[in-house]
Amino acid sequence: MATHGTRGRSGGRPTLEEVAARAGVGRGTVSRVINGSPRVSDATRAAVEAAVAELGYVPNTAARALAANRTDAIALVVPEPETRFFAEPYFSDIIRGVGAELSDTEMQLLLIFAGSDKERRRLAQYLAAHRVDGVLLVSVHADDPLPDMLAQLEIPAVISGPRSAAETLTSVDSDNYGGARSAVEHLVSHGRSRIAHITGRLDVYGAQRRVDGYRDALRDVGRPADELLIEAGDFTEEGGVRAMRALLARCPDLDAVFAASDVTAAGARQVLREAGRRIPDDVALVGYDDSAIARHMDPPLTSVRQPIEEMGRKMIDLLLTEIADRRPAVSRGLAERTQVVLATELVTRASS
Amino acid sequence: MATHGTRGRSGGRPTLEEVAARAGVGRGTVSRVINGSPRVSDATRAAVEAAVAELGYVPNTAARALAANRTDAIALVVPEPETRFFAEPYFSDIIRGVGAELSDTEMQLLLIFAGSDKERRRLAQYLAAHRVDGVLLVSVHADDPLPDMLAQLEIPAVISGPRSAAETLTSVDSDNYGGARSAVEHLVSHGRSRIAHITGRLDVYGAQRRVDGYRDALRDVGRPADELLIEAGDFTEEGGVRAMRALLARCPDLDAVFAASDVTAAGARQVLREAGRRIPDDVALVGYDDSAIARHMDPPLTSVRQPIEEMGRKMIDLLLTEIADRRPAVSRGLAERTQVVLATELVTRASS
DNA sequence: AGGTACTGTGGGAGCGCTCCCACAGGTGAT
DNA sequence: ATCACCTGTGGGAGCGCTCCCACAGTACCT
Repeated sequence: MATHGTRGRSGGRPTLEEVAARAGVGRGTVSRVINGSPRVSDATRAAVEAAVAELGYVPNTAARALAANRTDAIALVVPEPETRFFAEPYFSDIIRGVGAELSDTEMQLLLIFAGSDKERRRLAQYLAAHRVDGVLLVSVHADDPLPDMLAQLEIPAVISGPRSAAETLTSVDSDNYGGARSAVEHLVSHGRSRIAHITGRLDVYGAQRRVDGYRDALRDVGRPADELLIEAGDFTEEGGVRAMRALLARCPDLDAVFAASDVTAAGARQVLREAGRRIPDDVALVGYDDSAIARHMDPPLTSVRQPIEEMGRKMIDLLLTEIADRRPAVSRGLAERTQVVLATELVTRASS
Repeated sequence: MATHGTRGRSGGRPTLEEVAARAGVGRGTVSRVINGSPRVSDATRAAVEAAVAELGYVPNTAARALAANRTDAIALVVPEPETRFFAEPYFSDIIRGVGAELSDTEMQLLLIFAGSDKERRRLAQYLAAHRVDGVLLVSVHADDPLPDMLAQLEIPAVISGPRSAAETLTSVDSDNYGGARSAVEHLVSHGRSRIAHITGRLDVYGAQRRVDGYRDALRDVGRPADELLIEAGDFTEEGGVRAMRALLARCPDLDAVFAASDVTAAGARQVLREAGRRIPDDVALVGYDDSAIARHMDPPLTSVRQPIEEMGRKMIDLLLTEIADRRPAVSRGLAERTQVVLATELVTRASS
């Protein structure tokens, strides 16, 4: 009958109360020390810290989360199947930046895939349960309901790659327009005149911006884009293969291809090879992302580098701020939204 | 004065208590329904489910974790820098298997990198805080203290790639020995006689087993391994480059190379090319992992395929079992340990 | 009739924290 | 001396669950 209350006490992880007893202070004081409150005398602080060390005390996260109504965790939501996550180096760089920026924080990073419908339903439940303090959204399509759901739940969120020019969430992006321009300008300056473009998924805002950059660069040198030279891809290698086949059939005289991703360029390269076109002699090729694939391709691929790691860092930076000064969503208007755009860089190699 | 107790009630997520009131039952009954206990009458269950739906009730995980002393989360610990995680397709396949097996579970998967010392210290804290119910360990080196720490904390764990033949943790592995044998037997049967081996990191048990398989396969055809033909690598591309250079300098007459990973083979290929050796005409090349790199290499690379996704599934399977029948570690002896080994398959391509 | 044994249910106690009120003791102005 | 106002500190109450005891009700034996 008396054993009732001791449930789970078996292993014996020390509690705040025990630390307090050991240090000869009250529970509240230990809590203040643990959480770095300045309202503690130096002597008391030292005593508590000693007790913590002796007992090997580690705060119970669940209890803290329950009492303080926060989780000390943020989620990186990837609305794609795992396959794409690993196939595209983009994600690996984002993770690196995010990890670096998070490393001197108590925040835990969760990686959540939401590619399938089933996974998305789970995610919705997850977010509704407020299991994270904030969300990092990457690679979101224009019609994705996720951002709105986050807004409704009043969960702080930062999106990489805004859904449109009118994105309401705090966003971080690289200069897709400028990146595409620099690629095309590079090809033009190397004497190419029939420059094709294999786009990314056009429901991704960044892909649209790259098309805009492509168009404007050509227009600005007095050679408006030939629509026949634009073919929709989807960022994948297979998409590159399909698009390149279509382009070659339609415009056999093309002498350059600007692909919206390196893997797409890899697909294009394969088709060009099969068609007997030499790179760069017959057709120059430029990719996007400057991934490992670009460096290892034969010939090495000219590509637009995005400062992705830096984007990851910036996203965390903004998210943590947003979590810290969390306030009623009502008080924040469009005027106050934050949109960060980082510059790209063209890395030239043998393919162009 | 009276507002004191209402802290945090602002947003108004419904609680168990509110669901109970709405359904006209007690708190305990709602809890039973939520947790799928069979000891509830059908009528009551229906009433509670209706109330849950109407209120949009989602259980508070922190409260549950605190009360029940479990977290419903497991961690996949990667004791490597992020770079390697993304560079090696091994991890992506493990994740896929793990994710698939976890998808009809309430368990949440956390991905934790512990490449640097700093990250490892954080991880130790993390595990000490019992923030996960179980741990999946991949790519662990022989001298890693992590597994022992887990054992001491009595946290259920499954390791992929046992540290040694005497591994005490539950483990899942592919047949490294058999995989290496099949690669070498293939090369022998295609008339190669001077077969070199670039090993993986030899502090990884699987890498040792591959060397064993290589040695035994040669011995069994009456041609014991020439130690000069064995060069240590580290699973990386740079390691492959270094090792291949050394081998070429030492044994210019080699006519085949078996590399312990596809990326290592890629490094070797590069050196062989530079040295003017044709693949497979002059030197046959076989890799390990059957990754995308193998398929895209020029020429396509013969490689040993491991059922990695299946390994991921199996690991989760074992881990969930272990969590479910968690019992004092004392009661479990060596005799009871589980070691699963899955078969490999040689995928032959143009490089051999 | 009484006993035994189930099934289903309500609700107290407790998980380990944070928050905040209360208050002791010091300091300086009036 | 009195008041106001600091700084540090202790500890009650409460976060939203799960666990388990208690007990009513029913069923089936003796």
